[in-house]
Amino acid sequence: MGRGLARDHDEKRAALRKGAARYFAAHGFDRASMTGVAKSCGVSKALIYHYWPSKEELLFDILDDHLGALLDVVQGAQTGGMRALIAALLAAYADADAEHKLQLDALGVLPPDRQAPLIAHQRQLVALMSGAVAQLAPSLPPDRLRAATMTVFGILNWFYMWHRPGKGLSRDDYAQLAGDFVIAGIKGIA
Amino acid sequence: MGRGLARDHDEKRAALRKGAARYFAAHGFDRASMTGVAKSCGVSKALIYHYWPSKEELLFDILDDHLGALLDVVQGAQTGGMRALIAALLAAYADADAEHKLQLDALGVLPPDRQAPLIAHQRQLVALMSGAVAQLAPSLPPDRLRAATMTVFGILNWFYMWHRPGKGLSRDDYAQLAGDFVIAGIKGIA
DNA sequence: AACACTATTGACCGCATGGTCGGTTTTGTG
DNA sequence: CACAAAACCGACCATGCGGTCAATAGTGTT
Repeated sequence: MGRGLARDHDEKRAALRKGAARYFAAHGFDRASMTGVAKSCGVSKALIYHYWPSKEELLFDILDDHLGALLDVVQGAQTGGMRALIAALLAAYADADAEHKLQLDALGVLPPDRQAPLIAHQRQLVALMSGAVAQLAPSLPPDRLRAATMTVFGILNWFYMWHRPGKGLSRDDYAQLAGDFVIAGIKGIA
Repeated sequence: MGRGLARDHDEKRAALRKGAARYFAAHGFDRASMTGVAKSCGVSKALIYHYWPSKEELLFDILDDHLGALLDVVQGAQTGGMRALIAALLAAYADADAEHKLQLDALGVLPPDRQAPLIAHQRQLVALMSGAVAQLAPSLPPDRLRAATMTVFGILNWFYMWHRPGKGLSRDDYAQLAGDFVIAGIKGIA
C-alpha cells in the first residue's frame, strides 16, 4: 500500500484554512472566488479542492474550527464570572477577526444540515453567557434573561465592526469598559 | 413632446424597491439574482433595469432611502433623550428589517464613492447617539464616549439577529429593557 | 389623429465562477 | 528498487449571472 498523509498535512490544511478565512472575510464569502482564495494562498485552485470537496465545505470547516476553539476558551473562563467571560471572548476574537466576521455573515449560506452543528455550538456559547447573566440577576424571568443575554452578545459581536486596531481604546481597555457596562446594565434591569 | 412619467411612477418604484430589499435581505445581496428579484416582484428583469441602471444602484437607492428615513425619525426623537432615541430606532427598524439587515451586510459591496454618502448618514446617526450618551455621562473622555456610543449601537443593531416576532419580549418591551440596560450601563462606566 | 415618449417584455450575450480532469512530481512503504 | 497513493498543477467545462436589445403596448400632449 502507498504512502499515508504527509507529515505536515494538518498544518498545511490549517494554513490554507486560515488564508481562506481571511480572504473570505475581506471580500465577502460570495464575492470571493476560489481562484482568488488559491492565488492569495499561493497555491493552485485544484489543490484546495484536494483538501476540501467544495467551497461550502471549506466554509463549514472554517466555522466549525472557529466555534470549537471559541467554546474551549469560554468554557475555561466560565468560573470567573461575567468579567472573565467578556475578556475571554474579546481576546479570542483578536486572533480570529476574519473567522468571526465570517460566522456572522456567511453561516446562512450553508444548507440547513450543515448549519445545524454550528448553531448547536452557538447555543452552547449562549447558554454559558446566560449562566453568567443569571448569576448577576438571579430573579430575571426567562424572556428577560434571554433578552439580556443577547444584549451582551450584541455588544461583543459588534466590536469588530467599529474597532480599528491602534485607534481608540485597546481591546483590553474595551474589555474592561464592556465589563463595567454590562454588569451595571444587568443590575439596571434586575 | 411626449408624455412624462406615469402618475404612479414613484409608488411603483417604491414598491419595487421594497420588494427588492426583502428579496436581497432574504437571500443575501450577492446570492440574490436580478432574475430572482424580478420574479419575486412579479415583473420582468428588464423592467427593473428600466428603473435602475444596475444592481448596485438599486442597492444604493434602497440604503439611501432607508438611512434617510432613519435619520428623520431619530432627529425627531432627539430631544427626548436616550430612552426616546432607543425607542425610536427600534420602532423604525420594525418596518424595515430587510433594509436594516442589508445595510449591515451589503454596504461594503458598493464602490467607495457610493458608500460615502451613506456613511455620512451613518455618522450623523452616531453623532446623535453620541450626544445622548454624553448627556448621561458628561465627563467621559472622547475614546470612552465613542466606545460607549458604539456599545449602544451594538445592542440595537443586534436585535434583529435574535428577535423573532411573536416569540419572547415584544419590540416595545425590549425597547424598555434596552433603555434601562443602557442608562444603567453608562452610569456604570462614567 | 398623430406623435413622442414611457412601460413592459422575452430572447439574447459575454463573462466569471465553482468545479473537474488528466497528468506530473513527490514521498512514504514493502 | 518498485509501486501506490498523496501532493500538486494548467487547462478545461457547464452554468448562471448581470446586463442589453429590439420590439410591442399603452398613454398623456398637441
